[in-house]
Amino acid sequence: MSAQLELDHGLTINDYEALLHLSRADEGRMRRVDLAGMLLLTPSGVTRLLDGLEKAGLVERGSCASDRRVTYAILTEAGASRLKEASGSHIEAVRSFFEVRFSDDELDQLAQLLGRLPNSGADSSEDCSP
Amino acid sequence: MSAQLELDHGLTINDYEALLHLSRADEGRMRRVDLAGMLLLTPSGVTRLLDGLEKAGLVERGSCASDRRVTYAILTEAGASRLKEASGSHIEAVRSFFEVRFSDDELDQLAQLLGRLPNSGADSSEDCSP
DNA sequence: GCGCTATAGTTGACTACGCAAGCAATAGTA
DNA sequence: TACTATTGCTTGCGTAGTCAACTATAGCGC
Repeated sequence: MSAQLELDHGLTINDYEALLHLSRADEGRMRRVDLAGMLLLTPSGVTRLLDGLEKAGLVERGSCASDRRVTYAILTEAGASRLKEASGSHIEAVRSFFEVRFSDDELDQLAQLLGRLPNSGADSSEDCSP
Repeated sequence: MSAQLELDHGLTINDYEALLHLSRADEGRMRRVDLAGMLLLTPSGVTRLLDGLEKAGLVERGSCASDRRVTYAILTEAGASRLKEASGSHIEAVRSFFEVRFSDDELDQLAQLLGRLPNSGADSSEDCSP
């Protein structure tokens, strides 16, 4: 499934998730640390992941006026449209994977149970301005 | 949890699983291909995994009389006792991880649902002799 | 027997991470 | 103000794994 994503759109599953989180974030940008938290990666993992996405032009870096330590990862136009392309088929793949195996009720049960595992929810992430 | 396993016993989660599968196998030995299937690794992954376990003396290699292509991975005495050491605390860790979060009924549900995912069951693996 | 294909396993090159160490910038404290 | 601790990020190095290419053996059809 993630292999399919990569073949069809040249995105690893983490590339995809990174773009997705950025697209949902305020103004399409996130601090690298926060992104690391969402992706369950270490900061160095994020640095390397974004290296690739920057080279591909899907993401660019921006700085934060009020804290010069932070660099933002910002979704570019190209990144947004690449995500859009990929999400159609990916979401469909995920959906059918589950639909084949589970009924709606069972999906609810699963979601409810698995939701109790650690790291299954989103933390609130602070904005840059104080 | 797997970090704990590694800290306490010097075994990665895959080391542990490999020893476990061997301990359950007939005469404590398995063909490398079959082990690859159980661990969801490629054959080369298994080669590298067993390299480490062999160096540590937990596993040794044996050959198959009826098919000279196959090399067995065989659990050594040291491997069996290392597994025994590790399994006590590891099983306890896993148990408590789930007990904290789920009731018995919920665990049954989870097992039933997740059991439908691919690769969640054991294939039958052929023995060497025809 | 002879070729052909499939299977078991290993190896080299590569990737994706983590960890530890380090640099800047910030925040807390005296 | 100066000193220390903390935070955000990057970099060098090590590790676990994949893939593609390879060798060796097995088994088939003829």
